[in-house]
Amino acid sequence: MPAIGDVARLAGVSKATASRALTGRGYVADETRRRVEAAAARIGYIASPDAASLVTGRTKNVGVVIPFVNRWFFGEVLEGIERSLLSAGYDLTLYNLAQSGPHRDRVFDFFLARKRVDAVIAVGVDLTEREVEVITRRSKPIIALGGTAPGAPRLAIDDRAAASLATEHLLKLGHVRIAHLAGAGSGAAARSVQGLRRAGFLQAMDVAELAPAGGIDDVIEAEMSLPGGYAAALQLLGHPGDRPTAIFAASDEIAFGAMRAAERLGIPMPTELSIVGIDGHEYAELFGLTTVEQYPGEQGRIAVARVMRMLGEGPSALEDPGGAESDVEWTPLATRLVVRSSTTAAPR
Amino acid sequence: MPAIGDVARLAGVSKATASRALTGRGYVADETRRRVEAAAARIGYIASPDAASLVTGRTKNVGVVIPFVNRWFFGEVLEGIERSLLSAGYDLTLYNLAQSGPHRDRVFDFFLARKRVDAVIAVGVDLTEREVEVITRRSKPIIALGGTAPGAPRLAIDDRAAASLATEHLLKLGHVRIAHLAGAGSGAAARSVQGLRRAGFLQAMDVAELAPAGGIDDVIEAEMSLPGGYAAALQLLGHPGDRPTAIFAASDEIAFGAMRAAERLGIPMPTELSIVGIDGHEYAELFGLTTVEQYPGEQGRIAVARVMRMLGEGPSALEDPGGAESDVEWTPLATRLVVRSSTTAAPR
DNA sequence: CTGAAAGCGCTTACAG
DNA sequence: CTGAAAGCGCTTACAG
Repeated sequence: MPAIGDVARLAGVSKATASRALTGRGYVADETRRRVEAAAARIGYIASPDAASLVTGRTKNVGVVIPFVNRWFFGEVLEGIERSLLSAGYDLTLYNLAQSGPHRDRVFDFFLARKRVDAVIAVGVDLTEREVEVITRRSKPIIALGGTAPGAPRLAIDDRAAASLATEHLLKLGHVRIAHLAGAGSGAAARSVQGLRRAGFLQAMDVAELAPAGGIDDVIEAEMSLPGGYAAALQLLGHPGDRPTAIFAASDEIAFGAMRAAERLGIPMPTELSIVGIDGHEYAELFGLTTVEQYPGEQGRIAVARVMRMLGEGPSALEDPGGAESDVEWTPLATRLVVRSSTTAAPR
Repeated sequence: MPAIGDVARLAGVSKATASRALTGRGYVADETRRRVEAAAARIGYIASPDAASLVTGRTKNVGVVIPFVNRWFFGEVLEGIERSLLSAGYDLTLYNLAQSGPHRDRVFDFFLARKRVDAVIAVGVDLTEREVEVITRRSKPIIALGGTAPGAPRLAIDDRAAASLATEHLLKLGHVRIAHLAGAGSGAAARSVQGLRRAGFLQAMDVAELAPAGGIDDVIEAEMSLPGGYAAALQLLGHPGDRPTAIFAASDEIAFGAMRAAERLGIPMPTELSIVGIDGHEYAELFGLTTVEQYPGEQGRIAVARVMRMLGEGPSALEDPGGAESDVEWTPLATRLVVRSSTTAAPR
């Protein structure tokens, strides 16, 4: 394992000069730099990141906390983040966060509190003030993507507007009995993604002077997954009362589950039941699902660009399409309504 | 940011003793240990992993290379690995590997070659000898889970046997026109997962003295995804020739795509078409898919246990259900045939 | 059982 | 533009 001393000796310079030549910090004569680089290449020298971190305080490593990796949105985001980080020369340390509890505390108090990450990207999770503070107290940037982190920059689509848009699409088609399959916890956490989507739905319905369809409650909550949507939709559609003619699902995966439930119940789609989701899941096209698309891979890339900027990394390889807006201001990420065969005019 | 010197001073001992008390290495009087621990807790001391790594050579960090995070199998494995690693006090550095090319070389030659990981778990990827050597030359353990790494321990189900089992299930039901939707690359890479499953299928057919159904080629290759299975199945089932009465899909996701294609073509299932997959995907039950289950989350756990053993970490919190077999020997991981409504007796 | 000292492999003022 | 020296925060022989 060659060390920088070996490179220096081979190039006939001091360790200090070798370091300057290799890191690009400080003045080095071109000719010297070349000699050092050649020497390093010859013996396959790679600097020890631990030693460098110890003195610079920088680890070239970003921590990503994420509640799932196996849900479409999260997987896409993670891939986008990983790709960008790698091309910026950073490592990605993954923390798969449970909703809360000791596991989660351990991640923040032990893993993240140590000096091993330069910044944290929190994906789709609502952080507590304390959790944010653990990171910022060590003056490390933290950014929330598709979730919330009090006092930290936030990157997200306008969930409320997306939900309103999806609902208005159904309204425009003449539907009046519209149900919402909301994400679990949407009632309790108003500022969460599920909560905002629910609010957007209710608002659009309110503007149209309509009451949500669907039995006991205004909305039915479902796990944000296909089985979750299936179970909830079975309950909704199997109820002998006035069946809704349209469903706005809080996510495409919930929507797929609802489609499956309708199939099972023999409800013809879209003639008797229109369904719209949010996400732009990779299966949406195949299943003909109308949805409000978002672009999680790109979102991951934007999050990394933003973090790099906060770390003072030159504009270098990464452009930041987020522009020059202040870190506390929030510009919603892109979405787009894509109409497919799962929605049609209300039956008369 | 308190350092170990602060703890030592507060506890009235030397840094050496403080270190011994906190790491648990070396003798320390019980009474002294308690004082040190109290001092550390009081000022919220957390050891710098960089400084510790520099002297011990251990980073408490494992690199995971994985080609996808957004496919069921890979996502589950990753979650299993992450959970186990975290509870062993290790970090997980994620490398999302493209199939090959400069990106992949960079991961091995730069990221993995540095001293920042203690071991590597390669998931579902076929490593070259050179790639394995980059790691082992630095005497770091490397282990392949559901892929291959020449010269390294391998953890995998018996893909060949699983495929034969699935095929035999169809044969037993009286099917004779059975097609295989193989994974892309199964023809070229015989030792890959796709290649082994294809071989298992062909072998079972051969024993039954049957030729594979399905047109031009013996098998049709599909991307290992739902859209991939859909496209391939459309091609297979839409062909005007003798339509197969059963399909063995190389993965559940391919199987789902095939089911969708059959639906679209109006082929009644399972009466005129039986479908079996491999995986035990979380949606399999919902779609009534017969499949040979495997348990990727558990596989990830086993991989971590194995790696910990190779790193000489005490049996501590993690048991290794893999038992005491030698590292080069290969004991197949668990699988189980689960019969659901997607398979039935061949139409007569 | 404990402490003083050396050293892990870098980078960074400080001189020159 | 370059080098000698100090130091980042730990752990580990080596004495005692």
